[in-house]
Amino acid sequence: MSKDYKRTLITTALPYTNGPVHIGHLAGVYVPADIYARYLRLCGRPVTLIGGSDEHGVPITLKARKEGVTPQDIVDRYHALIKKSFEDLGISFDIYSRTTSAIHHDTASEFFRRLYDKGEFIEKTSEQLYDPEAGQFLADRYVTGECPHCHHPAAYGDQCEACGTSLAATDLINPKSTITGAVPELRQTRHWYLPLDKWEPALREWILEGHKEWKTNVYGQCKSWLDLGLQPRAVSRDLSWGVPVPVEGAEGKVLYVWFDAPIGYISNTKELYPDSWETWWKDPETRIINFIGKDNIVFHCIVFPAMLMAYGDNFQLPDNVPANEFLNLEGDKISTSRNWAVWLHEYLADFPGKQDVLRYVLTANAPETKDNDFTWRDFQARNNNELVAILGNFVNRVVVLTHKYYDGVVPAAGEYEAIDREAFAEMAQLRTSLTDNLETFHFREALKDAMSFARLGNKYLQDAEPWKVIKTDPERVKTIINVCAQICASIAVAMEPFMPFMSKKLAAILGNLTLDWNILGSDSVIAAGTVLGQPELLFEKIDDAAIQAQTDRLEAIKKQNALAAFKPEEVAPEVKIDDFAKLDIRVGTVLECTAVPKAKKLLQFVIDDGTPAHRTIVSGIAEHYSPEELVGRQVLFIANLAPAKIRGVLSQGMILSALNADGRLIVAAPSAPCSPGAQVK
RNA sequence: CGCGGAGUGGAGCAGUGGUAGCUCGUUGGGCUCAUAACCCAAAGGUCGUAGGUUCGAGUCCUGCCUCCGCAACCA
Repeated sequence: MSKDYKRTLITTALPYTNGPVHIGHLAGVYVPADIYARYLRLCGRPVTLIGGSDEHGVPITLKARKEGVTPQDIVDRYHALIKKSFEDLGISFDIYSRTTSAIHHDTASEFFRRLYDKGEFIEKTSEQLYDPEAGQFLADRYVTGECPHCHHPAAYGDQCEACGTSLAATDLINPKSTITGAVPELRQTRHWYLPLDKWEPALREWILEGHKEWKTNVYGQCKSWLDLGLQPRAVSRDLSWGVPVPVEGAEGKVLYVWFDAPIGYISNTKELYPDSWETWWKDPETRIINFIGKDNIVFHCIVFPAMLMAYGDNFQLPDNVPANEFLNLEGDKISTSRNWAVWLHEYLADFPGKQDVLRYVLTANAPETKDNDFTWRDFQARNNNELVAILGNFVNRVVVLTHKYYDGVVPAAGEYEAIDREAFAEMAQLRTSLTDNLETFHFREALKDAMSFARLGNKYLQDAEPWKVIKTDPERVKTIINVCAQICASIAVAMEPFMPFMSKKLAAILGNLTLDWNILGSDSVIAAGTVLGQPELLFEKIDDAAIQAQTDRLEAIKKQNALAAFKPEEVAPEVKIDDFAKLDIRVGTVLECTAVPKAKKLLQFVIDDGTPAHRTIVSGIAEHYSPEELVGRQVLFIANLAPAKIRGVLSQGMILSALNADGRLIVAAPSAPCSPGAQVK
């Protein structure tokens, strides 16, 4: 930190191209990285922001197989979608490339080959399960079978979820491939391993001694790994999709994705700067920052640095790895496979022109120290109560006043009074705090500081009361409006990293203001005499209907997931026919149905059971049926159940319902009308 | 006992030994330039839980509970 770097290389975790990008990716990696890059640019410091798609690995081949297309089709589709949606959100990548590019294949091959030639790898032959139908070796997770310990029938190759034991896939009884269902066979295979243990002392020194300033989650996880002792890790896989292992006799083997993907940062830099890329990786005066999510900490802090050390040739290690925690959605964790996400491309379509709102909400609620929750209500509240009410409204007040009093020309300031000097003093403090927070990756706090310019502006305007002063001291109002214009101009600068679209619009209103961090908060950000554009709303309210549409969509997905995940309960222990015969099940017709007072779940029925007396039954289905809709319908009930008092009502029997996968109770009924009292046999 | 992170007013988050803070929401008042926006004030917390260390604990130590991640190719 104290070191004076000449340039900053920022990398962002490469999104895996088996699906679109969602708000979790954005909040964790891309929005903070973009904020940081934009801030450095505003300061006039050289910076490169690197991004790209991670396009290799088993899941992509499986998805391709499932859809009957090639892996290339899959990655082409998602790479295009992801790249476009990043652009539309204003993520200012200097390059967004892909690991299927020729330059990456060359770079990754060369990287491997050099380590191979230097003797940095260990070669090991092992036995692995092979799926003869799919024609590929199986990762442990893709094998199921019976657990050798608890004999649970559906243990995974790596762990039995029933008893929690860690397993080796080869221990499973009756193993099956989850890809094709085939019985896997054991085959010998040879792979290369990077001995991480060799680099342990160097990593220990570098992280534990040299980077105590890293975030606690990052530092803690690294320390734990180092203390446990590092093991060699395989860097190759038996697979056809990926970067081929560039060694004679390694046909059918590719680089393991975690080895290949981080090299993508290097390849993409190379693609961007064919001549000068080495300056960005090998000059000690380059500062490298890796933005990632918490699941990637080990790869970026242990494995990739070990690779770079093994390679040598002055490759610089990252100076910081600001990893964020995860963002949840409406209380549940985001999941691509369960479609539980807000997809960026869908958001952009549903909320056109509102990129900054999403950027704002994701930053204000960024999971910097712990997992956080995204809710649509919060999204709406932050837009309406903060962006519209505080920021947009302040700017609008100032622009309207300037037009009203001075035909839109920013007046020159006269002598400053105490209130004016205080405003500038506060802005100077805000600027310091904001800059500090940005430098230390505290973007949530930083955004709060940036918003405080608008808060300060509202308060200043309220206290200065130009609409009153104009009647008594018109000269003084010129100074007030000038100060307000300065505050607006500072907002345009301070907010640019967070909300570039708004900032651009605001700068245009302010007479095409040039944004420069160095004059942020001063009394000369905007020159007197500048002609302002027409007042234009920077943000507009988001109404309940738009939010409702989103929550309805999520609700529908949740139901769908519950249905898809449904597994019937295990069948109860066997009974004899006599046991069944003890139950007297009958058909009845609902004559009356009312809600039981003060009970949420209970409905009270009067049932025609074929006897003149009829019978009263209480049933816990009020959350699934309204009383009216059941009147006149036939139901099945247990007629000889011992009567019981429920909420003060004597219930003479029990109405039978099916418990559906989505949690609904569905009343059972005969398939055609029956006489009340008919027995069910 | 696998490892790491997290649990703080109604909601979302700061706070790592010294008077519990911020934003939003709520309530009351004020203003009227402004998108019913803005400003002021108030209410609201036994800081997951049980012990311990200390003159003093949200903060340090130990046990337990809950959530998340890694190990195990979703940030």
